[in-house]
Amino acid sequence: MSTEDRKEREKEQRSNQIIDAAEEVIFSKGLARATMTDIAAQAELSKGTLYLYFKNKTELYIAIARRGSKILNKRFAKVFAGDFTGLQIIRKLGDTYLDFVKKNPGYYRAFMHYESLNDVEILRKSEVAKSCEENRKEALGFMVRALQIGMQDGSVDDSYDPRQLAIVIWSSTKGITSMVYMKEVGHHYKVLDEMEFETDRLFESFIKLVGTGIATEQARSNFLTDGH
Amino acid sequence: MSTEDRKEREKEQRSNQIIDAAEEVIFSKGLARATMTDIAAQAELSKGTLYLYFKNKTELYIAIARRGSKILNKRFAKVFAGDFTGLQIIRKLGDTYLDFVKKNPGYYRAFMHYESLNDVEILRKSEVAKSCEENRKEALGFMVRALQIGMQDGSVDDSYDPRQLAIVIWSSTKGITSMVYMKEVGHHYKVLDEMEFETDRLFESFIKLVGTGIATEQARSNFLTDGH
DNA sequence: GTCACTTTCTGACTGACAGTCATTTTTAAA
DNA sequence: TTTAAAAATGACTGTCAGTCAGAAAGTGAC
Repeated sequence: MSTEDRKEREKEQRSNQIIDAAEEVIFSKGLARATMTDIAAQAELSKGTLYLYFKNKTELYIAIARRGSKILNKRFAKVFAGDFTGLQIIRKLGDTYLDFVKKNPGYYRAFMHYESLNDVEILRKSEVAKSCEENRKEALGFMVRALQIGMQDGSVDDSYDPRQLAIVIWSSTKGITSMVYMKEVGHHYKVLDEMEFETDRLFESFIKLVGTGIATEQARSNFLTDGH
Repeated sequence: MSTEDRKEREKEQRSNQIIDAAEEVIFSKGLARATMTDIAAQAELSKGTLYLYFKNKTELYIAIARRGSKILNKRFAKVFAGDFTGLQIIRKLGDTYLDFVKKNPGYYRAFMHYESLNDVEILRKSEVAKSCEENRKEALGFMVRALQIGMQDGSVDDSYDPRQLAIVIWSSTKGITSMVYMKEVGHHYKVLDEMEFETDRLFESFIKLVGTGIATEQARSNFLTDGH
């Protein structure tokens, strides 16, 4: 049925049109100040229509997060195209993430908000949340893959469990990135004002730290047995 | 004036009574579902009174975060009492933080919310936010101090800038901790369900990673110049 | 072209809640 | 007891997310 196909496509378009409008409004005013009526006006639709495509405001915001994570994952995927060692890939994944956050603070804020949601039941029912979750899984998968490559080519210490290490690196990268984000957007975290550092150098230190930590020659890592 | 002193004390008490009630309600229902009327009822006061002590709901929640950070800082301070190397102190600071988050998820959620606030102007005016900020600064100060001790006693590589390294370690610790938090509270981050890891072991890996990264013998850290 | 039926869209309406403020109650000192 | 200041109250207001009965547009058969 060609008509049905077209309708399907049109639905998709409407949905995207609404997400476009929501980004426009939410990225500029912030989630709290952005009203559904604002978004409807921006999308040149009525408020009721928004609710035909998204169950509620939160789900619409999750749709934005999903879009962001899709874009990010595409960039991650590109990193694997080049001819690099695992360790180099890990570095490039970090660079990519950091660059994404700096250039797309709106998406980053959507990520943070998504992660802070805790009404698990509501999220379980949401299709949008489900596919957003898929993207997050994929992102972590990239990290695991990079580590496995690194362990094979000898650039990464293989005494770690790659999946566990992936989570460690991924989450600490997120910690750093969140700090960089705060510094970049002029967040209220005062410590950052006083410490006059460049965010790039901060990230550089982090990379050095992680790199030293996971690089081969595990002899290095025996200090812990004394220390604890 | 003895009367004035007493009044001062009573004000302080009321304020604490309200924060107690707010914790009770918000920790059990979550911020969004907790209404100011709920909190007032729990505090056995009227809604209006809440607004005599806190400008708005957000400021009340920040007061909770402040209380949490005060408790946490006290624990951090205790770590320095023992006779440990800098590297050991860093480890213990991490342990302390992790333990705090596990046992006080409500405070941790308040921290996260506080950090996600972005209306800088409103925060600048808030006394509560200001003192909360002081606590955060103090927390980072502990990390800086631990690193300096480590660099002096030779347990930490002194080729890093201690303040920059403090931010790196502090923020990556926060990243890890946030992951542990999600795992512990049954967050919706599906990847975590599938990866059957124990949060303690995750943290162990992180400590190993950081420890290896910052421990002395900087020869280890030269890999980057090749890798990038 | 028109009819009958379905899908999509609309915006006035509802309920819930944060925050206000005129009024009442309590306290303190004369 | 009086009076003035301080503290507390809760009915009220404005805003906004989310709903729903009905209007409009689209579809396909004849």
